[in-house]
Formats: sequence, C-alpha cells, structure tokens
Amino acid sequence: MTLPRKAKPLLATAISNIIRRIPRGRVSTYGAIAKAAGHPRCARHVGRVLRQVQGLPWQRVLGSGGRISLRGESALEQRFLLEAEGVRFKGKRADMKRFEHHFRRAS
DNA sequence: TCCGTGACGCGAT
DNA sequence: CATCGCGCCACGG
Repeated sequence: MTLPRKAKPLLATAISNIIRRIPRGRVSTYGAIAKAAGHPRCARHVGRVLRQVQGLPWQRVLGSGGRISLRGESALEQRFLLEAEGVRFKGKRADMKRFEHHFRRAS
C-alpha cells in the first residue's frame, strides 16, 4: 500500500541530534549544523530549535565566522561559557581555525 | 490557506 | 568594519 506515510522529516530532531555531537570545548555554526543535519538551507531553523529544545549545548552554536548571534546579556553569557570550556576568541569571533568541530558522516 | 516571523548567510554598498 | 537587502523555509496564528 503506497502509504503516504508522512514521516515528517523532523527537522528539529535531526538538528538537535547534530548539535548534541558538538563536544565540550568546540563550536559549530548554524549553517554547518543545518548542512550536517541534511537541510543545507535551514540555517535559520537551527536557532529556532535551540530556543525550543532544552538541554542542548546551545553555547557551542555560533553564526558564520564564529560570531555570536545573540544580543545583550545572552551574548556575554555565551562567550563566558565558551571561554570557560576553553574556546578562545579573536576579537569578536571564536578562533574557528582551532575550535570549530567538523562533523563526520556516521558519528 | 495565507501571512508574518526569525539565535541565518552572503554579497553589495 | 557596519548596514542593507534578499533568499530561504518550518511554524503558528
């Protein structure tokens, strides 16, 4: 039976799982996460997922180039948390050369 | 179903 | 470096 099984792509789940793979002391970007999750054009959704889903290492997700996308105090907290786990910054951006996490095909 | 809304990204100015 | 504009796309009202 050609079951029109919707099997929702569950973008939120895919994205959440990817984010959970970022190890302590390393970071990634919205775009890279969307891509690794199999939804290369859904960078904007990564942010939404981070707000909805609790328990994710949200502080390890940065904007392109290692920039913090949050504003105000949240931005300060994110930077504080990252530096606390060893991530170093160069001006306003994290040193991606050394701290960006590169996802692999099959975890 | 249509419409506004983003924790975005990137090129142009 | 700071801004702007536009494409992108799942969600919720």
